[in-house]
Amino acid sequence: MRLTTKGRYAVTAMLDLALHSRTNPVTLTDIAARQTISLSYLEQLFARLRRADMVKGVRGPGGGYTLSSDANNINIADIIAAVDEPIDATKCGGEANCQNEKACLTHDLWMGLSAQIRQYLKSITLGDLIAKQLAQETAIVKSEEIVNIVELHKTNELHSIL
Amino acid sequence: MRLTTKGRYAVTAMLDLALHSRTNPVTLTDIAARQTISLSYLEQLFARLRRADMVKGVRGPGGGYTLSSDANNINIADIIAAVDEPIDATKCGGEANCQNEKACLTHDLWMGLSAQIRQYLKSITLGDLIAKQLAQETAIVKSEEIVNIVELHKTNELHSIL
DNA sequence: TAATTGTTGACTATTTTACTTGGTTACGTA
DNA sequence: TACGTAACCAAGTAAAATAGTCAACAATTA
Repeated sequence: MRLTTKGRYAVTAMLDLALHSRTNPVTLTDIAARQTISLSYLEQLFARLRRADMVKGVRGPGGGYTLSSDANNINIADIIAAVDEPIDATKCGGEANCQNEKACLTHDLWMGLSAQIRQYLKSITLGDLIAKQLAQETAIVKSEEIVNIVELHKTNELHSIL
Repeated sequence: MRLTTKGRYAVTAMLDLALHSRTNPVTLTDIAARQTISLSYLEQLFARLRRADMVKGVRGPGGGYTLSSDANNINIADIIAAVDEPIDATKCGGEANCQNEKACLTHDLWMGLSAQIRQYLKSITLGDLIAKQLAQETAIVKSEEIVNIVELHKTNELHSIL
């Protein structure tokens, strides 16, 4: 999991799409204008999002893009993963052929950390962000997910990281 | 908070330093060799770490670098923050002068997310990683910190994100 | 004094990011 | 059927970040 501005562009565009494609498809031209992102750059991002089957393209007049599934089923982690290159698996890419244990230690640290952050971003959906947008007030905290994360903290995940 | 390979280099180097500077300073040449990182690149990273007062340089023969404080007081978030450029605060950099609310929504999302991840990385210290290295077995889970994170999840933080 | 190591600055190469240009293809509508 | 619209696609480019090189200088120890 890598966190850069590229991923933020994608999340912003997807949120814009989720907010405006309730009835009709939304054109990239519209999104580009609203979010001040270059149209062609958006095209490249959406090519990846389409290959990841997160959006559907509709050609011709009245066309544009729609979400492939419900906003509540699209999480932030998947959006970022779709547009970001996978982070290079360091020198000892899982082959365990590194001479010194320390390199593998930080490798494990980073992989575990990524998994942790990924899990967190996976718990937030576009639907959550829309709810915030529509309600514009204190949001409903999704207690179950948080509890799950905590349990994982206490049992599995942290064991392999720390 | 930005997560790239640069930050990982820094964390790896700092962990190597923490593991080897128990008695004497450690030269960057040694770290470069062990972790297969270019010496001059390490020099640049350590220049920033020194300015952030996280390491101390000792010149001359027998010199090298040592940690400025105890490994238990150096957390991962600070290391990454020291070497990474601060992420550009988007177009509407806190000035709240953006025309459309959506841009600000994702801006808030990203800032909150960064704070969340930062808090998580702040709860892990070099000492924790050393303990793992030395014990090489199931680590002690720092329950208090985790509980704190959870409480923040439930009360303050998520409100502003979701 | 000589060797060692940090410190600094300037410079280069590679990769990623962000954007541009110029097409083609599919589709709806006049 | 012709036309406009918008997705789709393939290059290439500019700027930035990443990663690394080279060379000089400063402090310290033996």
